[in-house]
Amino acid sequence: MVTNPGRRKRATIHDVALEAGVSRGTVSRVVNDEPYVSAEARIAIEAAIEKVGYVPNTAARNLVMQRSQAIGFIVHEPHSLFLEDPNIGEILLGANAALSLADFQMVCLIIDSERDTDRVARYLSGGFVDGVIVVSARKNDPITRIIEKLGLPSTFVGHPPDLRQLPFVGIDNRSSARAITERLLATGRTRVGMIASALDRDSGADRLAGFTDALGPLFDPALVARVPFYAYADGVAGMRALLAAEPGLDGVFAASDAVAAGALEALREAGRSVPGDVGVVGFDDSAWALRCQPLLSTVHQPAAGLGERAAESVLAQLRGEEPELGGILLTTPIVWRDSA
Amino acid sequence: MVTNPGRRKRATIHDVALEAGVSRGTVSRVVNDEPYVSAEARIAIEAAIEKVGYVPNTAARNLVMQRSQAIGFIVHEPHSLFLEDPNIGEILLGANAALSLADFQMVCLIIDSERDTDRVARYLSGGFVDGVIVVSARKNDPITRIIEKLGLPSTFVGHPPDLRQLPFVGIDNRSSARAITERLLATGRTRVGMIASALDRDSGADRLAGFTDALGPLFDPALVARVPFYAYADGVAGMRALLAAEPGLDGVFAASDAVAAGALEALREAGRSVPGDVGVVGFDDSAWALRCQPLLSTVHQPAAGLGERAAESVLAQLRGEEPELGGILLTTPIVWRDSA
DNA sequence: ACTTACTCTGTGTACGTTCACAGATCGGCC
DNA sequence: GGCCGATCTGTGAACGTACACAGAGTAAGT
Repeated sequence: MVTNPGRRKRATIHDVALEAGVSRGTVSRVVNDEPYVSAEARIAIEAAIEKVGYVPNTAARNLVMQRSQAIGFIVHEPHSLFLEDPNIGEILLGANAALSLADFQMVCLIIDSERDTDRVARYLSGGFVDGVIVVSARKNDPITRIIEKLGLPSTFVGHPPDLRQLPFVGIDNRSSARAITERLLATGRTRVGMIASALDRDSGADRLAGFTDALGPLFDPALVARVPFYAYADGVAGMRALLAAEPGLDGVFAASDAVAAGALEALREAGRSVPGDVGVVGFDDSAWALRCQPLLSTVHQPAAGLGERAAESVLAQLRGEEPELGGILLTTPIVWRDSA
Repeated sequence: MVTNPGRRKRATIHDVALEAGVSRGTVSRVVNDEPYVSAEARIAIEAAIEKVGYVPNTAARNLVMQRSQAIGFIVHEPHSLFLEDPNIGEILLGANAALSLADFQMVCLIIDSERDTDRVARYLSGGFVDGVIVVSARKNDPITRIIEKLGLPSTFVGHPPDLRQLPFVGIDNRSSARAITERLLATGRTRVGMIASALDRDSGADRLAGFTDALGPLFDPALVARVPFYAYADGVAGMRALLAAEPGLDGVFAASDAVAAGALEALREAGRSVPGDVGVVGFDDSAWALRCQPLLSTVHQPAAGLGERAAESVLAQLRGEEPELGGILLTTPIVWRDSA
């Protein structure tokens, strides 16, 4: 073998058959746990497998079976995701756990450039995976088009791209935001504001809508600070703006934990105590929440659960089941700590 | 096809040949960009490929070529890694970039349980990948054994497991620690201590050794606080211990950025100003470094570079080149900010 | 005219597996 | 004894590709 000088040739099913003194068919039956094999043949074959160190060749098996027993996990724009969003790791683990249980192999594909897009497209078309889980697809994503064209079973984590009818798993940002705001109001706060991030994304807009729902007639647009991103710096800026608009503020809902952390910094700077003067709540239950002083009350994102459900959804499609039309929304428990 | 009801049958090289009115061989030559194809045949075949929507079947190609054009990226203990270590994402991206350039597909394999180990082992044995990059292998890792047994080209990121002679890519913790300590001393500090973490790991022990190197005759064992982990809480505890041992301390080298962040908290608590009273430096240049107040001076871990070099090392082995015996050590620039 | 080289094309075989089918053996039952 | 079903085994396809080889055609050099 010229291409791989150091690799010794692998044992095939034929070698096992020869060693055990039976035919390929019988060996295949033993390997795949099928009935109609005599006890003595089974024992001889198992011994032969052990002796020659036989491992089935997956390429050959895939070729004839027309499946790969693997599911792709596609991550787009990893720079921002890996650095900002600790959830991606959890989603990945959740998906891996569910696939593992079904004896499927997860294959994690990173798209980081134009070049990657083409290669991943080829990879998907090449029959390497039986289905895909897509995290953070963009609008007009060529990968999305290819998945549709191939008819590849797929489930998206987060909101579905464009307006296509593709199965997805997500959380209900709106009712979660409403719930934590109501919980904050229940502590007796009367002037509650929000630092609203990323209003150009579904998640950001929905969190603001939930906040509005919770306040009802009490809602005051002057108590909403609009900031571009979910980041720490946005929290600092947003909080300063809110304090300037309403010094008597006694509660704040921050659109993310990082934003909440920034808000805490601005409050400290302004000499307000938390939760004494102002109650603060966040969203995500990320690492930030435990890094804050005081510990943050927040909405828990069931990241592992999202991955798990996405995996199950793909597997269900593989079994021929129809995916839920409206997508799957997971519940988001409130984690009440010290900041409110 | 019973297993995949919705999938329409894929076009094969045969369909293309029929459509273009040539033979399989000629189509194969066009697909693989080989010479000795007439212009008209090439045009007809390209049109036919477009028309029938042909994509090469990777399983079939792998079977006959005895390779997969894919490299595995194995991550062990992802829980701790994804949560504690932001570097893993960078390493992944660096490796992906290098593999992408060589037109290899990266396949990311997560090992999260016993079950995963077995499945990944089967996956590797199944010829799905031509080589592997291993991040954070443990001692006596069954995966390591399997890699050795298969003779699979591999490169480890970080220190090599056990005492085996396997290629690896890492950083020189010792000289990096020495360099940043010397830089701290150069600011005129005279009583410099260290919070030393994870002395049971190579990285932790080496960082302490580098610190000792830098101080030379000035080294005072009383100014080393030993803490178990690289975490924030360890930094708080370590700093308190150091201040108790030597109130006149004017510089600290923390074994990681998280530890440094904890140290800053303890210093604030004790009423010391940074960098006025005490200069603080960390290690890693992780997200912590920019989250600290003041911004942390630290050692930059070239995480993307580690991934890149690991990928290149595996590709070199695939070309039949001998791997460097002592492993590859990358340089670690010092990032000087405000904390010292 | 005859070799020689080069260009282009089609065919057969191999890769390692699964599956359908055809036999073979055996026991029980009418 | 003949028939049937159950159990067990071997054989020949097929999956879709790459590669070696043979052969045809063309052009140039001797």
